[in-house]
Amino acid sequence: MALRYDEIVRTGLARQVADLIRAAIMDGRLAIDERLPNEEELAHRFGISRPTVREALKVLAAQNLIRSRRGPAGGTFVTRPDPEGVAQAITDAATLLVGTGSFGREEILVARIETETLCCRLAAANRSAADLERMAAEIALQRQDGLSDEDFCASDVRFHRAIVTATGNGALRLMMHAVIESFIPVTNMLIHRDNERHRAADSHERILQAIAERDGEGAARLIRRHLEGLRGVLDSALERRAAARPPQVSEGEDRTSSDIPRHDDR
Amino acid sequence: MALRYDEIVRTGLARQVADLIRAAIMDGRLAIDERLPNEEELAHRFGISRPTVREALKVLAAQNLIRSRRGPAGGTFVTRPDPEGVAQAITDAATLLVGTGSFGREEILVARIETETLCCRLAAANRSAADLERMAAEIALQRQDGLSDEDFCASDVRFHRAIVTATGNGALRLMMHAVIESFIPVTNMLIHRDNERHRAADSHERILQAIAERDGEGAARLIRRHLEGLRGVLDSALERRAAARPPQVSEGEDRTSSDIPRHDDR
DNA sequence: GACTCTCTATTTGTCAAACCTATTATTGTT
DNA sequence: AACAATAATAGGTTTGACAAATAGAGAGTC
Repeated sequence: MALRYDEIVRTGLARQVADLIRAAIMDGRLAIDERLPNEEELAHRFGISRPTVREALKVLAAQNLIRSRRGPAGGTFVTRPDPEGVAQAITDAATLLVGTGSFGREEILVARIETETLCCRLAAANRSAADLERMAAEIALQRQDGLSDEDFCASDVRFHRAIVTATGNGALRLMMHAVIESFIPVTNMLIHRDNERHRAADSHERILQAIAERDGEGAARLIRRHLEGLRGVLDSALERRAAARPPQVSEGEDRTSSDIPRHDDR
Repeated sequence: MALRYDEIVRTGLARQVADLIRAAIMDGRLAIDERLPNEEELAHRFGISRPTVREALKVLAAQNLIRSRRGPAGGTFVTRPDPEGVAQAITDAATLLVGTGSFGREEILVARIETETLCCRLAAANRSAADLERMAAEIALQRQDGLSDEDFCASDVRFHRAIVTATGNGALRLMMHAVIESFIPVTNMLIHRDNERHRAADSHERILQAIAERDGEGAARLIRRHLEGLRGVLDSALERRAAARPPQVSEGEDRTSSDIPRHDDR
């Protein structure tokens, strides 16, 4: 008999338990909204302690696979995965990637241009009246004076999201969520200083018009031009910025003392 | 002085701690590869106990934000987010959504058609010789006789992934990962019964040819036809299936006893 | 002197047993 | 019948301890 030397497990118990339960959920052995045994029972069944079970459950809860409630009739339940939550998680992850500079500006810009162009075509074909209203409302907001940079950027995000929603395709929307939420801020942070805003709002207006008229090709052409216009502005803005302040390393002030918030000492 | 009545916190301590640390990582107050204080120290600083700190850290570890090592020079470190890991997480989440029927067949199919068409155009423009080789290798594999359904499907996935990779756009690749990995299996499970395979391989061959010749429009047209052909096959397959076995509710056998694997009782 | 081995200190991983707190079903009272 | 007190349940947290892994220092050997 061949003795296998790879049987011993080096991963943590909590990790293993989490993986087991996740697998059970993923392939349907645990149905949606099904109640898992309580923590003590789980600990006993797996032959581990309750804190370890809890670590495992926390991991799964962090991935939105389960939820817990206290009290009788409480317990741990398998959650129905909702597109919104998943989209949010994807966005967070993508934002982090973008933040660390995993992608180049050009990559992000090309991805935006191509995917949003596509969405415009589909949106023109499938948009509802409500979609048009939502987009028009954002444009009106963007035309207001005295809007803060953050508010303008947020409205911009919502406008582009509205286009995606107007495609009427949930699967596409899930993917695009990440693009819109995490790619736009990067491209927009430096832009819209002052009167770039009006040009952006005008572009949005024309795009809306084309989508309203069910002119998919026109809308696609317009948003492509809109985003490619961004590229020029972005490049020059970055150059200006680089010239203005030479490479600096963020001068960590009192980092070690303030990086973790301090509670009272009980 | 206005007393605020919404100050009391109803969320768990572990959750709060996780959120605080995540926020610190996200906006850069905790640098990549920086070492956090050890668990005891964290517990003391936050004014909570170590198991609670550990639950919080597990949550963050589940999101690939931190990693932990034992021993001296060990501890908890902020991880550099890697696109591969994020892509995998996105894929898992998307797979779950698809599995629960959150999206319709038509939605998924349209999303695939549109996004992959786009990728073909970009791939034709940017593909390298290595990309072409990878695609050719998969086609050769798909032409082999005696390939299992799983193996054929896996090769199909790799082929479509190769197209995405050939775009040379990492950001786009991240998004498409979810589409390819989680949308393809759904559309393919029922297909490729017997000799559909040859038609698929032929389609792949023509697409490769077009991409090799830098004919973006041609490649786009071909993959669109390829995927739209799938729609017909899929619809008829599903109808056949529905007719063959009437609505059944999966006859849970001994679910309650086997849903959670049982360890020995120590 | 250079190398290898062992030992130790540090840090995460796991455990046990208790207590706290939120939630709900039940019971009792009006 | 409606409402309020109460008990039971199950997750949330704490305390304190021990186990396991590992980097690095120090002892021993060639």
